[in-house]
Amino acid sequence: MAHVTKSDSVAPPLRFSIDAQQDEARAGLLTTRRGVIETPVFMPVGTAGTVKAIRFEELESPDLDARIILGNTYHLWLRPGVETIKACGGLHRFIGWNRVLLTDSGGFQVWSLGDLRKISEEGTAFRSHVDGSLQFLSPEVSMEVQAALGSDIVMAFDECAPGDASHEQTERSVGLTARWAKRSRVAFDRLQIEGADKGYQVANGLSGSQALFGIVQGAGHLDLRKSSLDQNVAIGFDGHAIGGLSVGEEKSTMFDVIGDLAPQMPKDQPRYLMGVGTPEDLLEAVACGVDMFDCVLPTRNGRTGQAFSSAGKLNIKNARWAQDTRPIDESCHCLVCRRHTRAYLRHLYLAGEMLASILLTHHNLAFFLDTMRGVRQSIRSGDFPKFRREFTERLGANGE
RNA sequence: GCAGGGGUGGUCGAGUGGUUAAUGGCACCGGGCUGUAAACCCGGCGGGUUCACACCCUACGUAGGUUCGAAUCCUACCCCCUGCA
Repeated sequence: MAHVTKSDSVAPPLRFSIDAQQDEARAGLLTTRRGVIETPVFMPVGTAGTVKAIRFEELESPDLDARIILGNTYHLWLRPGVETIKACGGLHRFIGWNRVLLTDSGGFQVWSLGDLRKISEEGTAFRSHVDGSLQFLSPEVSMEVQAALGSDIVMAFDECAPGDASHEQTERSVGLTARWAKRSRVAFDRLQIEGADKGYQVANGLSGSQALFGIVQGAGHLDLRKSSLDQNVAIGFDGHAIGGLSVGEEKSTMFDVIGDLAPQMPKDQPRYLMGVGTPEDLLEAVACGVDMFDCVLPTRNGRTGQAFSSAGKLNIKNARWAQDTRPIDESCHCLVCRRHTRAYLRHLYLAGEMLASILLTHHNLAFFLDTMRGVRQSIRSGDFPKFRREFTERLGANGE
């Protein structure tokens, strides 16, 4: 008798439950085939198969305890290429990370690569930033690559309109994104049936297949945002992302969109705000009901000399820290703050030592992840507004 | 001692009569960074006054000189490098 029962075949790729809610803010559990993630969650960005300047052991360590990280379709597709990653057993095995992976679709590169790309209905032609060769990425290609990568959460291939896009321009872009979303869904489902997913793993009572998230676009136009959301909900996804923010628009526009859109998104599915943001941004978005975040700020800024702290941002390059024996953040318990002074970190940075990047990245990630721990705890205990208020008040302290 | 080369702003190094406060690099100082073309990018960098436009000082080893004008030419001196004694 066939082993696959009806209940097996309808087992979902993901499960999401909300354990606590305070106003719009939610604390929940996202169960994936590779692990359980407490939300709201911050996901460090690991574009090219590495969260830059930090080892996987440290990401897994109690000091950071990152449950999920990102990878990028566009970058990994260009280098090392799909064949290599397939041959090495998928992205998890290739990079040596057994926890949850989410891959971005390459859609963001459609926007960020500017002159190096050309968009058509079919997809996007890219001039590779690696070797200048012409490459073509489409919803189908993106889904194929992400299946080969075997990430646990796959993002639909979208097009991000510029932050200040007009209504007409945005409407076109949202239309294209919707058609690409549908094609992503179709290609994704076919690939799952074909077994193309290199990360397939049955666990936690789930189907074992990848999950697919749709992306809402629409720039700063609330009506188009809503229409984009409706179209994605109609197509059906395992989670919904808000894309196209923090791409040059006013911050007030960003929060108008989040505040309006997030509460309208399906309540029983994870809501993911892509590419955001600063610690303050995260708290505000959580207050609007967002569950997942990713951002390059902690890692990139770590490499460029900026440390985040509970007392505000701190530029480690500044001469004022030359002989300062305090840690970056006096109320941080991360390994870097327990061991090293601002004076030493500044010295490392000015000397061009790679350890500066490593230590600042570690601290920044610790700060972001720890902040989210505090957020989750405060939502569960019903103290989120207080947590947020106190957190925000302390951020001014460095502005001496 | 003789011959040759050379002494430029924190540093290395361009510049050999006319927008030269003096190209560049580095160092230094400051800023930026939001689904990573990013261990990157941008700005400042002799001193003083000014919100600013602007103005005034001081500067190319030292001291003189030539010239309308000198980092650039001449003289003397000091110092460094190379070769020969």
